[in-house]
Amino acid sequence: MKAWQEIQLQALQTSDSEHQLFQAIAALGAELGFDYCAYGLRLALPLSNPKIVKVSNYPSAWQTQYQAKNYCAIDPTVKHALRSSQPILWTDGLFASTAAFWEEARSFGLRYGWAQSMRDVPGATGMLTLARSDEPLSKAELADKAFKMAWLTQTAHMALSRRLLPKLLPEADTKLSNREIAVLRWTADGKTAGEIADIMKITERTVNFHISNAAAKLNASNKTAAAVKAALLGFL
Amino acid sequence: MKAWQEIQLQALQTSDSEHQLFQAIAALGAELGFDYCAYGLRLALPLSNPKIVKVSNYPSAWQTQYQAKNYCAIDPTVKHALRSSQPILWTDGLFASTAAFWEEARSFGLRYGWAQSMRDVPGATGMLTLARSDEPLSKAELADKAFKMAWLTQTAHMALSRRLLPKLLPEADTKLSNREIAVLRWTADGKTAGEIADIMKITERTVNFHISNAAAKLNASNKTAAAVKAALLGFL
DNA sequence: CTAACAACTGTCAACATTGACAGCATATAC
DNA sequence: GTATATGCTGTCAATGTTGACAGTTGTTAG
Repeated sequence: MKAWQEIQLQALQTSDSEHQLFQAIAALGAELGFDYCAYGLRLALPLSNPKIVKVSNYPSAWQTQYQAKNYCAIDPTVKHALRSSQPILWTDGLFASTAAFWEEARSFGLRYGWAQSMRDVPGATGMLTLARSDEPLSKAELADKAFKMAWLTQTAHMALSRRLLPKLLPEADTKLSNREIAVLRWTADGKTAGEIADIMKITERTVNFHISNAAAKLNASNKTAAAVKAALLGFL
Repeated sequence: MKAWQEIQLQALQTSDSEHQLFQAIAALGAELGFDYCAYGLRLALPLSNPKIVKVSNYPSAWQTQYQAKNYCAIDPTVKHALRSSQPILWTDGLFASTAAFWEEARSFGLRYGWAQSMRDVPGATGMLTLARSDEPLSKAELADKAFKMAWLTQTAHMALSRRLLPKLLPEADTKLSNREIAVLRWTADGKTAGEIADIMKITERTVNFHISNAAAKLNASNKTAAAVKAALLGFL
């Protein structure tokens, strides 16, 4: 099983398309005994309409359905993943309030599953799901594989989010100057331009100058949006 | 090793003091072959002066030194942890620019170490360090233990941050109403009160009313601070 | 029933922000 | 030497925010 890790790690580091990367991760999932593997990445931004990308080897009819009916919005595993990094098992209890969705998933062979989420940059949550049709997931199997699944979640998220993030959110790649960062930090803590001017011993005019430069770089329409974006992207 | 997991998980779930929790985690670290274990939690808030808590079984003289000289600010492992969840090994290269710090740590027996970080709520980063005095960390050992260490990082962070967070940041426990959340979301995206009023078909006055209520709950001095805090605490 | 809460609305004055104009100093990279 | 980036400063008018006042309506839990 050491070979598993070594060989696949190479694939993760060398492959440059998301598709190849995902294949490598799905292969690791398969070795753990899961036919299906899905990775979803949700960026917090824009807050009023967060961006989501999904990659999976689910039956394509189910992928289509899931997308069309916007199941993302009701999927209890997604809901859980956004709140906690605790792994979660597909159980009847979990899907109690979304029976139709659960039935439909099962009809596509998605019966026994496990999922875990994780974050890197503050505003990006990744979720890895491993599933299969046949064998229920016993407690013993879970205990046995928990370590590897935790590792796989981390590895998958780090590898995939690194490629997907700049694509989805070009602002994630911009660089703020030191002054811009300092001014945004104080702004994010609720200081007015006047107060920041006193703190930093510069003119109020200069404070506003830095703020508006930062906002331009971040594609933010005002200083509130700039502060939130910078904070969620980990610039502060 | 299954016993390891089961027995200790119980400890993690039942013990209610951070101290007990940390003991359980340190015990798991010891079983992995590390004499020393340290957990640090950094809240992004307040942004201009982030809060940090440390728990460790390091020699107490070193803990005192580290605190007194504010080594947190220069420690390269901390710097790495804040940017990436990738595990990191203590190497000469890593400490190249902080030789004095590295020497001092080694003089306390902290010679071979490994660290990994992780986030849950967007604004909280936890870092687990495992270290020892004697045996260098070989590649083979790392490959062998990578899974368990990844799992331990996750487990430690989830258990410890859950207790530490509300203590450090009481706002993390408040509840915002649906309207407050909706208004803050649009605010965080850079909409003005007037625009939000149009979007939500309510008066500008009402928008400002919700914003100021939310700001009061979050202990924020204006809407920018409220939006940032709410975003970093995962309320949006 | 009643208390508590969420949601909603009004006015007005002080204060803060944004955007558009224009310019200078310093350091680093080619 | 020159381009580029960063940091700094100025003015002014339009627009937005905040705080302090005071009140209505509807829902929910005890």
